[in-house]
Amino acid sequence: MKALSKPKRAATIYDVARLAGVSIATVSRAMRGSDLVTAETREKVRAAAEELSFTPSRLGRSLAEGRHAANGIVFPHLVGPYYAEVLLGYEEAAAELGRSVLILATQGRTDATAQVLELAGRVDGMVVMGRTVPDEVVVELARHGPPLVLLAREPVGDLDTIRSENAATARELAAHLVEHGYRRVAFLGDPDAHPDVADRFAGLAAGLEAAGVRLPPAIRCAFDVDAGQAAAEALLRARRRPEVLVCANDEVALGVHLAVTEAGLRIPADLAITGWDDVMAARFVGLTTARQPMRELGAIAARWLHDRMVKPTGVPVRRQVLPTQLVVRGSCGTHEVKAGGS
Amino acid sequence: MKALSKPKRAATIYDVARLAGVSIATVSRAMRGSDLVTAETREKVRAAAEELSFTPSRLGRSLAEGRHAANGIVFPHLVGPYYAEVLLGYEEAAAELGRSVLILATQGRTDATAQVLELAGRVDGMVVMGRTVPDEVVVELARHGPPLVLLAREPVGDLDTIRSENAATARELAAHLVEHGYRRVAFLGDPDAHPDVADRFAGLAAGLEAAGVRLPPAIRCAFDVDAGQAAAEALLRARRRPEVLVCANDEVALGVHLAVTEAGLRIPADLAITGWDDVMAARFVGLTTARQPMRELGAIAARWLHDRMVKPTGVPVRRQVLPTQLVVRGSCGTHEVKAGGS
DNA sequence: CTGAAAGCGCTAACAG
DNA sequence: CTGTTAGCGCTTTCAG
Repeated sequence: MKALSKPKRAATIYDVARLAGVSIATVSRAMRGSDLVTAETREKVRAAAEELSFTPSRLGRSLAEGRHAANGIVFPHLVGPYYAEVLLGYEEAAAELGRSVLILATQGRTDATAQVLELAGRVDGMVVMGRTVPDEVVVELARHGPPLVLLAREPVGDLDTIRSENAATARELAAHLVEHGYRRVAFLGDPDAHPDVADRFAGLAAGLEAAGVRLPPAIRCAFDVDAGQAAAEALLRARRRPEVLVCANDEVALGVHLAVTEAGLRIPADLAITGWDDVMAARFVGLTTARQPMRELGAIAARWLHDRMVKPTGVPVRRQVLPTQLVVRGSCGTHEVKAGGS
Repeated sequence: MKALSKPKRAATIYDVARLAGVSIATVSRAMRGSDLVTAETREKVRAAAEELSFTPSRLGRSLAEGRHAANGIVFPHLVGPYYAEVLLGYEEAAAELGRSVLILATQGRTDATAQVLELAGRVDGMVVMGRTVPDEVVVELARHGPPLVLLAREPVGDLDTIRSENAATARELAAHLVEHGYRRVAFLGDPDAHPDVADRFAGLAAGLEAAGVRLPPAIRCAFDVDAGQAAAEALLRARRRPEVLVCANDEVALGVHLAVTEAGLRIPADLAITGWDDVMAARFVGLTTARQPMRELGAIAARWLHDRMVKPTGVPVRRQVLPTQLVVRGSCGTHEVKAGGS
């Protein structure tokens, strides 16, 4: 528990210059390995810097260079594996490009816009996810802020946008469910809460309709296990329950799983369910779901952003929709041949 | 796809001052709601700022104020629910305190130290987790860098340190396993990789020893499902396998679960297992584990850090070990009364 | 209440 | 190769 004493004030480039007997310009050059400095001078400077344990001020440097060397990313929430994975991909790619990462979770805070604007002032570029801020703010940001990349949301203006596929896979899921013979299908989740969910709902409805099955309005529900569980409990008390419940994501589906199991019913016999995301728990409960490349979403966003920052102009608008893979397990019904799974 | 035109250069305080016909000092005051400005002047400034869509430069301001208004946090990795939860708690608390957060995952990168130092230059305070950087670096940082809080690692010097309990709960687990009648216990995970794991291993060993059971050396294994699965597959091929496998965390345990199940064996009959962290999947596979307050770890770290930044001196050294709760489910053996679980 | 001016710490011309 | 000198954009005395 030895005390760690602090010096009164951090050394500046002036202190080093004085101690080394050179000008601040030389110190600046030496510190950044410019080759316009003699080996001898460089060594003098190094020694002085060492002596004073000098670390260049990031603020001074950034102000002079006119750049932050940092990227931002705006999440709606941070709960659950989805965001963690996206962040992982983003951080990794950004770090490789030598940039620091600032993170913001709006969490439905009322001052989300202000926070995002604040973030915009701290970075050279940022990615904005889902429904974190209204479109107007995105437009405003695009006009006056640093380069932007949109992630998991509808494009706005001519901004680069990276998403993963939803509708087509949802149709595929619909077809699969119809093949199982289900006619009473319900969707659990809030399409208004997230663009991805809206697409899943729409795709499911379209797919079912193509088979002559009508999808009733979505049963609204938040994005977590508890919400799914509560919603399912209510549903199980109803007279006429659906045969299969398509959930907005895995966490909701897992909540349903809990409710069904605790009610002494079986999946898929009494109620079939499907999720979305293929989180770790999904494979363990045999949940039919869809796997999207979450890490890659983050990584691509980071790289695109980098391109925009390096060459703010000239790069054509980029839009990409990464493919999503349906993962069929046991929760949606019994299959002759055990498909997918690991 | 309307083009969003950018102005050549962002407006500065000088532009606003000129347009409003006042000095930059007045603009500065007006922008920050100082009461040394007439309502009339304030309005003139507001209008000019609006007109130019002026946003004060964070860099200029920070340099002048001598502070970043940002916090950092250093993670070893970002994979898995544990880090996501800690981050969640941290971000939330930091945001409430009006601070931006910078995140860094060292991921075993070779330049981890350099990255951490770089981060230190961008924040007014930061938390350092687990084995991200060597102790010397922590000491160096404590001496010359911004305020520090240590999270999930051994204390260093007189730095505030927040952790969760490991050893005592591991002893408790040991006692429970002994009660089940197990004598052949093995530990799967690398105690050298993380202070928490070292404590769990030590606690388990101590607890077993107290009951006259000897714990063999840990079976080293990385922290993820795949590593756990691979290790378990090897173990299952061995002549004489343990009765119970205590895993460093849930992900490793889930990997073991997979291996055991795929080998056609049953848990706990053929091999009992336990994990640590109580991740979402754990409850679904009935994994006996230990629950630690991950979000709270992050939140407390953020708050302590804030105290240090506000009052760099005078606050006594704080050390806290948050309690961990053993969650007994079915994977460690059969219980008369179904305990815990949700 | 408002303005002038001195920094904050560093980079980058521009001269030598 | 090295030093001088402007800034970068804002806050903050210090005068008025």
